[in-house]
Amino acid sequence: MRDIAGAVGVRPSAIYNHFAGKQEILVELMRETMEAISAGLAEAMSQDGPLDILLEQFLRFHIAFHIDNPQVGFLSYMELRSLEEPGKADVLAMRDAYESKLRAILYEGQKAGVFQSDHPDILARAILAMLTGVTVWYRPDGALQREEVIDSYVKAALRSAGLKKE
Amino acid sequence: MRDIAGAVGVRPSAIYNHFAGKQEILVELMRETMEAISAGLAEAMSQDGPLDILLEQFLRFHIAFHIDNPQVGFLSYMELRSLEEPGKADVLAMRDAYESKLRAILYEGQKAGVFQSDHPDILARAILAMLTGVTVWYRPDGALQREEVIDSYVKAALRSAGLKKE
DNA sequence: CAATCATATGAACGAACGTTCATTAACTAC
DNA sequence: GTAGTTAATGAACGTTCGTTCATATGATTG
Repeated sequence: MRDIAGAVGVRPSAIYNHFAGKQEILVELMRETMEAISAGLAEAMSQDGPLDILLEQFLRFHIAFHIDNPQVGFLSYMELRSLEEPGKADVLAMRDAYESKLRAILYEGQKAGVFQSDHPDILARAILAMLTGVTVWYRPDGALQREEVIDSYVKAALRSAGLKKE
Repeated sequence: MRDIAGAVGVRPSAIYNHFAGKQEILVELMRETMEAISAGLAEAMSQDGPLDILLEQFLRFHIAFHIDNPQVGFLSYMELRSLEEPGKADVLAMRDAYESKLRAILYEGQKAGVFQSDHPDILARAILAMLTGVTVWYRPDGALQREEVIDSYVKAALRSAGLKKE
């Protein structure tokens, strides 16, 4: 709390005029993050279209979001164990809703024979972990260009779904 | 420290007869983990062989290790930021040595035309994140069998490397 | 047997933590 | 201009944390 106050340029006690406590800050931060990523996804994806296009849109958005918001992305994935009830259930539900979009695409794609995977559920988690993992090493001032990193990850993820590329 | 002491059935002060402090415990734990995973890998992989076989051996070992040692696996990946010098450099070097094995396979495979990936370095990180991510959801008493989880991840990772399966 | 060593203990320490609260200052509304 | 709301402050609180240390106990060694 003292660090947060310092970063905002305020004394620790002032925080309690805006938040009930530390947990509420974390919950609100993660809720807003989940809302942002869900809204971003809705905007990035066309409503219908070929499943391979939909998949690529999802993947491209997800990795771009995590490249551009590494802190919150990392936080949402790793700091879930610090979340307490109430609030934890909400955030988990939002994350599940988000991930279910990917699961649905993979499931449909498998049924249509466009993708191949024995377990779409596992594949969804595997792909998400793969993409989200970019936050642990990517730095904007690093050697690799943002776009080539995104492309590499999207390609790898598409291949992992067994996409038959033309 | 009090938790650790309690788990071992000892008072906190007794710990300091064996370790200089909290940091030393963490460093030693991670060092031993890295030694175990490196030794395990060496045992699991044949010295030579077709690159696709080597890759599969690496992948199968890595995911199996993390399924069977979820705590340390998760720790080694997520708690690196809590590591301080001295010791951090050592652990990082050991992890890099481990990961370089995968990088080497991917690089050779790309040169030989067995795999396809624009950036073997990125792909290595992507695959490792994907496999290591199993620790955040897999539970032995869950619905999914250990073996089918391993197989699914290995297949997905092999496909992500663009392996031309016969 | 005496001396040394290894290990465990309870008490205590200073620091850091999240939080509370009375007080003060600034802006808003009537 | 006065009353009421909003937000910031410093001081203090009770905990928890990692750590220290004098002391006790048991095993090992000469």
